[in-house]
Amino acid sequence: MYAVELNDFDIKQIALSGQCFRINGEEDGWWSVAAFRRCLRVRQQKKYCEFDCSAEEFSRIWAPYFDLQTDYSKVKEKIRQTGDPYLMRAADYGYGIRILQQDLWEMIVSYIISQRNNIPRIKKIIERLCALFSGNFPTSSELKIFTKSDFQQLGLGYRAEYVYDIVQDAENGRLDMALLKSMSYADAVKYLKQFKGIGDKVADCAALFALHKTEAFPIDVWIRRIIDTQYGGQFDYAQFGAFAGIVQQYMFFYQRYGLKRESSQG
DNA sequence: CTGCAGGCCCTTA
DNA sequence: TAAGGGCCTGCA
Repeated sequence: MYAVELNDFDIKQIALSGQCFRINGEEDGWWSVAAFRRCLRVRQQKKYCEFDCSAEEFSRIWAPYFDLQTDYSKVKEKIRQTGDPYLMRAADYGYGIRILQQDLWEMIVSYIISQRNNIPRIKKIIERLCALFSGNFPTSSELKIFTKSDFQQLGLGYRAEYVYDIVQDAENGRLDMALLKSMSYADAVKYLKQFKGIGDKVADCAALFALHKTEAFPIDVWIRRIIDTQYGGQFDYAQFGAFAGIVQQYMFFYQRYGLKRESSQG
């Protein structure tokens, strides 16, 4: 067990932030984090955090995963300097969000699955997929025996073909993960968008949540809605430079959970 | 029964 | 370059 006090960190907010699909709350108050063919249990009281692993494993694997080397107070300071009341409320609300550094292959496949889909269903599909591999997210090599109909039976619908194709590409080397990791943000996005089923949003999510290109600012329907309603259709995210992706997360999280909508959703 | 959910592809102008 | 229709599937 490794225990530590952390600033700007909230495991529940991270779990709900929508950037990851395999962090789940347990009934006993712990959170289970599935990543890198491991499962970490996390518990938190205020700043006091407990991680069910050794100090060595924590610093080697989980500290980078949770982006603990980044000082998020600087992002919040930058937001305060803009004087933008919406952003200040958003950052205040999602104070404990971090940009995770997740597995690249898993993010590419997960965000292809996510398109035109809702979060509960995305999670169910990924859960079904991982269940076939002892709870681990399968490698491209493990998926190369899958047919399109195998993917369809997991509930991927028309995305089955996209995932099938990219498995083949990962296996034949056309999708080169090591090369991607060496690229700039602009090059990585351009490279990813060659593949069927990967557009602007999916490429940006892979860049932000796996390659840690924190200047990326994925625009989905939620962010689009904020830009339209709060900013008259134009939002200058480039002003935040390498903090843009973090700002995006504050906005998304605040929009989804902070603003109670008067309609059906409770 | 419609409508739609964290897009993307393809076709047209 | 922009706009619009279609798409698997599950759920309200």
